[in-house]
Amino acid sequence: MDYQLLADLLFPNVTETPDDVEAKFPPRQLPEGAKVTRFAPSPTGFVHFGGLFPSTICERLAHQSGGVFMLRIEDTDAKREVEGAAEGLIRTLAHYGIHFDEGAVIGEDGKICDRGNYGPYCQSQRGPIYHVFAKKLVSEGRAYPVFTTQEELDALNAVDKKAEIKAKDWHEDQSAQREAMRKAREITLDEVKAHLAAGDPFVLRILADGDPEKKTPFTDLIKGKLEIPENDEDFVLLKSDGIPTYHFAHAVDDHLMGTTHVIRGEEWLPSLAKHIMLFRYLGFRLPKFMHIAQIMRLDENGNKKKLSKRDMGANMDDYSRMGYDPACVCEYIMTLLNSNYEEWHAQNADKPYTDFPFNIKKMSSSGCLFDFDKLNDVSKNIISRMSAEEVTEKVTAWAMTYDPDFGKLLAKAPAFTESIFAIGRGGKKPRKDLATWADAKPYMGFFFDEIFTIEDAYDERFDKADVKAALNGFLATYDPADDMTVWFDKIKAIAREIGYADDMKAYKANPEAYRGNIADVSMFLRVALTGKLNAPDMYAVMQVLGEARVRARIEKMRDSL
RNA sequence: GGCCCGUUGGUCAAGCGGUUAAGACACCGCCCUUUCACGGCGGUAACAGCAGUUCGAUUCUGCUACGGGUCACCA
Repeated sequence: MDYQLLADLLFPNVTETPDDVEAKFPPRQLPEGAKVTRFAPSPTGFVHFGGLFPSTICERLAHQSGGVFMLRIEDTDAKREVEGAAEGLIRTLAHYGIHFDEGAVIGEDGKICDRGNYGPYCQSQRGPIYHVFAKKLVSEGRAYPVFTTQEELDALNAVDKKAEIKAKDWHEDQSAQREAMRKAREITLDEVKAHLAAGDPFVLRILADGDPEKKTPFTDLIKGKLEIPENDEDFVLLKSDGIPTYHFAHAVDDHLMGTTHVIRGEEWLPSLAKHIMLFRYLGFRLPKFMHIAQIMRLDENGNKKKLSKRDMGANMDDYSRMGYDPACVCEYIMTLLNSNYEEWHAQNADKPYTDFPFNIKKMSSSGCLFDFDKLNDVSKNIISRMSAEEVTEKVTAWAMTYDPDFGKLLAKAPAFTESIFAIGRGGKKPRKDLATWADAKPYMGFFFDEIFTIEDAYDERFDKADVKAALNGFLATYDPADDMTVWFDKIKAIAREIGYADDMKAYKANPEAYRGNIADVSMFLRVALTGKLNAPDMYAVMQVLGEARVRARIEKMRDSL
């Protein structure tokens, strides 16, 4: 077989040589130790947690080492592509602080375009480049065309299915598909010419020379030492539309773009043998690999499953809707990424997570379960350290899109809103009421007359006359100018007047001697003012509410009894 | 089923041949407290199993079990 002739037959329009292409992608001039990484999603939908996770690692590793972080769009499967997905991906990633040095970006016109010297960064636009290397492989006898159509393939599949040959038997060499594949290798030049003359489409398959009985030692930066069985599968390099498969595009692109570290999910481990073979055939130096463990979820049987789209907590856009601040999500990701992050953060509370010395060695090799409890805890801590001004701004912004009526209420009175969020904020032991912006409304919505309602009722064991007397007593002595001590002394006095204990210790020592206690009196006021049994510090609440609202709410409650 | 990866409390995890096997979240109790939230103190709870190497295995090796992944002209 004259491979050069075959190559010319298959790729008549390819005139460039691999060297010509290489010349356009010169080695990068970067400082020692700089890492070049890339996030390479296929534009088939939204960003999900399982995608944000590795992209954070790529970003950290590149930027921490003074390297380059790229975005490559793997749009090689037109069938699965979703309109506008790439743009959405970029926006969502940016929302989570993932910014790229080069790659696909959103241009002024809102469309995807390139930034950087190693593009194009959308694989669909790199066709000619792949073909140069495909031609090279053919000319060296390491790849061959297969003219079997999809229909014929489906038919073979049906034959196997009928013969009950399952995937497990596939390697037993009994299947019709396997048989056909073996024959396809023996195609002659004349047959190729005939097919080409007839305009038949073909796929390009690699001619695998591996022996799966032989293992190649391989070191993965996360998994450690591995044994990879050699690849013996003639996998597809170019699909019949001339577009490369992931495997081929990965090898060509990561080599040309100068990727030093390939970071991807561990579901790629089984095809690593193919990639090693491709890099060898192509004469490319193998980059370093990090196969990271998948984020898991619990299925209905209590088993761990890979967190995939559709799962609760998968779609990053859902986090926005739920009101999670991106900073909190990033922080949570850091705690999952590096187990020593929390310790570092405790000592460097005011520093951004980008200051943390991220370390590959501290990464777990097994998949972890997504934990909302932990996310919420991380969120509460972060939000508790924000200023009232920042919280006001963020809650308002969130509500404007997800709860517009409430948002408008907040936007109408920003100073009032800020004074609400200032309650219990600042200081050494700040309140931790909010894990999400959506938590704000149930927490402090009662401040607004427009949505204030009485949610909790008084316990029936209390005499309505007592409640009424307490409320009236308060109204009679209330002075918003009182400091907290004077204010509380007045409430104590009211308690005494209606026969309630004004001192909890005395009450606990002898509960039968009283009809109630100071806590009960406080509760009478609290329900009248906030509509709830639980609320932030009542003195602060009254200060923020202002005298008019305080009196109006208490009077209204009194009159309703 | 073949191949590959993994397995320390409910969850995330320290540990890298000798430890009372950290810490965080969750849960429970107590304290603080006019409620809640915060904070403080304390508690329940783990090395998947079996062999082997070793004076000694959570740590090294092998097997088993369990879990995960993968086996496309998808990535």
